[in-house]
Amino acid sequence: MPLRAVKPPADTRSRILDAAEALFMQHGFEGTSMRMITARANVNLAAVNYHFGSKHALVEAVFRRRLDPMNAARIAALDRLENEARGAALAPEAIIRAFVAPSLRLLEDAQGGGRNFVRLLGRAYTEPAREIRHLIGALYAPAMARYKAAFERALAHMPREELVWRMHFMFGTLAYTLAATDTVRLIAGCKPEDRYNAQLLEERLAAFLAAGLLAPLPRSCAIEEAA
Amino acid sequence: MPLRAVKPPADTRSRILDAAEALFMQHGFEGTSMRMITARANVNLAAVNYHFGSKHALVEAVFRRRLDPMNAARIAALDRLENEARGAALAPEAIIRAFVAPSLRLLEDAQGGGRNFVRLLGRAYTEPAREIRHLIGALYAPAMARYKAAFERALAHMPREELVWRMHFMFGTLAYTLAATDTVRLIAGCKPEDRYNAQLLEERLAAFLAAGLLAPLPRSCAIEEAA
DNA sequence: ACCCTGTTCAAACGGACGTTTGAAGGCTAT
DNA sequence: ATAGCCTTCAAACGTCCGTTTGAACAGGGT
Repeated sequence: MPLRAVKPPADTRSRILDAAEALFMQHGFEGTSMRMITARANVNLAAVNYHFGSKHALVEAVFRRRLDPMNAARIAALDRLENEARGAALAPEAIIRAFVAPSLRLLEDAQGGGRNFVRLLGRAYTEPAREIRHLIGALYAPAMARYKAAFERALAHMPREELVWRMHFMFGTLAYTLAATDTVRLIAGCKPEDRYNAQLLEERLAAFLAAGLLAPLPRSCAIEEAA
Repeated sequence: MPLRAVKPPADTRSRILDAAEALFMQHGFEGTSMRMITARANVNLAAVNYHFGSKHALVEAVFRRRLDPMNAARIAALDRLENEARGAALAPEAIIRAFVAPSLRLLEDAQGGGRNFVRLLGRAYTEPAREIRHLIGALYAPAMARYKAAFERALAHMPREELVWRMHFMFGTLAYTLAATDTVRLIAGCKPEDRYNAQLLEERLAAFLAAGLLAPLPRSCAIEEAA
């Protein structure tokens, strides 16, 4: 039975990925050095460049490892919804839940890296480094296109430009909710850390986002700009 | 008329602040070196440490310069609302607009640093560096307390915990809207850069946030966690 | 004329960074 | 055994970092 030799203690590559994920979340990309990563992963300093080629390629691998399955789950969920609907328009809130759920599911895995990752991800949308934003954008693009189309079909009456902005708002709310660790505590006053309840959070988010998405249109494009 | 000697070309301190603001926004805090800052500001490398003491103190000064007036404006706007209402409860949307407007106003100043700053600010909420998040939190605390109280009064029927989360969501939407430069373009497909129309953006944000804030409560705290 | 205070300057400090190198191990297949 | 490949390792590479230093320069008050 030599087959189970697949995972000795944990293969060097994934030990590096785990360590990098945790440290990126804690100190950011520029704030995390190769020496910190390799020390935490208990591997030699040169191992990162050997296995990944460069620090930047490691960053990319950290994102791909979890983001690709996550977006695949989003697309699968949308497929399922559309199949069940048999051509009928989808309920906006159902689309929202399909998009939000995969990221919240990662929040639940607690001590596993998923929780770290999802917070890291929430922060990545606003990264200063152009390369990283581009990477994130590229990884999101396919799922984003699908969801944009779904919303357009579900909200045929809404002006496209307004819809784009509302998707932007929804995206921001989600990203920020995932990334921010302190702010709820800041607003709430104290609230120690009862573990995130992902199910309840999904209810709250879905209610908030669905209402925002369906809000009455503002007195619109009329040029009232001239001060 | 020797009085106008007040601004020679621009005092060293504020040249540094301007350069740092622009570069922090472009490359982040860790990604911006003192040498980049002083080169752009056309001052000697040692000038930052002479005038501010350290790089971290410079970061703090960059934030304080604009954030203190901005939060003061928020509090003043709330004061005005409450005076006008003479004790009656405020409309939630009016509170939202009072909070949102001061940051959007900075978006309008275009080539001036305000636009840079507000995007920098949107990113700062999710900074990895603990010190910076604490700084931001401290600078926001007074305004935040006032607005929390105002929302509690305006929405007396809403459970406090739900309100805290909805404030969190609103805050995230605003922060993200300010910070994100590409995402709208990503969703929209192309949309080149017609200049941000801050007034229209305020309408859109206010409509979205007010609807989210007033959304029907989700089937609430019932423990449906056990999967 | 003098010193004093505030500011600018070129140069250097030690340390941390990402990456590269070449040798040493550990395997399996021959 | 031997050859080959994949992986690990300690050490060093050159570069850039934030900060410090001590001298030079300015201007006004006495």
